[in-house]
Amino acid sequence: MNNFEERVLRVVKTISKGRVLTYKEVARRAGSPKASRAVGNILKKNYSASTPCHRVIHSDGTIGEYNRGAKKKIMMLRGEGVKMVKNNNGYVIHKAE
DNA sequence: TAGCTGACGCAAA
DNA sequence: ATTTGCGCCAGCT
Repeated sequence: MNNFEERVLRVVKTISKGRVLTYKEVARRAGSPKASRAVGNILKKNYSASTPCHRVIHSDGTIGEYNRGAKKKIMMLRGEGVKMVKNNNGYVIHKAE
């Protein structure tokens, strides 16, 4: 439970439907603001649908990678009502500037 | 045990 | 504003 992995998973499970959280935020909540990379590694290792790992995105608003493929991740987010816009590079979370 | 990799982030050019 | 490089933490080989 005290493991970083457990904490990260716990935080991700906290994310509500239609809401997204950045790796940075997750890492910060987990207690290691600089461990954004480690967070990604853990999420990738966790294939359980119990954890909405698809709701974790980059701090820039970009979708990032996903164990099932970024495409799938985008589709899932869209299905949850997350507004996104198509960019030259792919999809990004619709965010007011 | 030591080194490399990676679902990232930020700073500098 | 965009592109490139470096840093960071935890896990895996």
